[in-house]
Amino acid sequence: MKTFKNYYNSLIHHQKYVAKEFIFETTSLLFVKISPSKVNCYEMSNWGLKDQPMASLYQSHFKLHYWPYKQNRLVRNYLSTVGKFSLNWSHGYRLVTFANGSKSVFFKGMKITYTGRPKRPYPKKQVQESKTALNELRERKNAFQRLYYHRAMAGKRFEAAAVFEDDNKRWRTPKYVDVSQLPMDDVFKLQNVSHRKYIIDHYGIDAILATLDHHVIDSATIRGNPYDLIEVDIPFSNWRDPEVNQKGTYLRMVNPSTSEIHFEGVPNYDKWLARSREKDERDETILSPTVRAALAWRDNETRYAI
DNA sequence: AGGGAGATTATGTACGCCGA
DNA sequence: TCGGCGTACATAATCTCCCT
Repeated sequence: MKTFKNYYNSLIHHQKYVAKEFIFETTSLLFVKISPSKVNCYEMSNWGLKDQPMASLYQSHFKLHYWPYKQNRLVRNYLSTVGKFSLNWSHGYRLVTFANGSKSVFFKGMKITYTGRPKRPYPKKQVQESKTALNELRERKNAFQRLYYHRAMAGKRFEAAAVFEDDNKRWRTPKYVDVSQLPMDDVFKLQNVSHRKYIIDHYGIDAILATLDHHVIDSATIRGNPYDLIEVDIPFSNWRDPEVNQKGTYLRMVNPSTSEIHFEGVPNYDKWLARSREKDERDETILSPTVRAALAWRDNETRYAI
């Protein structure tokens, strides 16, 4: 397999104008000399030649003009072997990983050396974009690590507070749990739902939610029963900005027969999703920030019918 | 149209650093 | 000295999309 530099040299230094690299029976790259010192590289398939070059080759580097069509694996494999850099998506970012391990977001016309390193300087805008993207990915990872840490610690506290029936069983059910040993907010840290339930039963969901910042968005009385729609700041969420806690919307209601207070989680109100015409997007939100809309969502309706 | 390989994401372990 | 955190490295789960 010849490298970009091989093709560049063979065309520039000889009386040749075109060369073809065969990648797969339906895919090739066509190298065309368009000036005494510049070679364009086009993607070629059964459907013909792309009208825009994928890359332009120069003496010391090449420019990458677009993110290979449909993340074309064969082309990307070729680029990673021959170009010594790789292209990959991560959480919505198009990232280029260079031979020296550094990364940058992709941008049209980025210069890369034949050894697979960035030919700097890159435009300030893209440098900043890369910084932001890489930082977000790092923080996302760190947030998950914090989650695992606190989850494990809460798990240990639970184990210590619990007395188990039979330690040989794969699924151990606690015989007794001294919940008073457990801090209330472990309810947000324990992964096991049935373990969380001990804390909820002990403290009561009302008391737990009362410790959190929350406010009533809407109230309504339906058939004599009072309902509140409340928005709660969820702690320990792995939201990007620790100053901005994630919100959770709950319907608070009173069970008419037992007069127990009951909470039911509903999706947060999202204006944009609510306007969507796609059903599954509309399912991700309540259609308005009201008790009735929340009840309608629960009943899988668009309007609440008593 | 479906299978499956490769790509991406989720989940985790190990370990060292840092400040109280 | 230790709780808490960040990073590197590893593996499992899930998704995408190419190719037959």
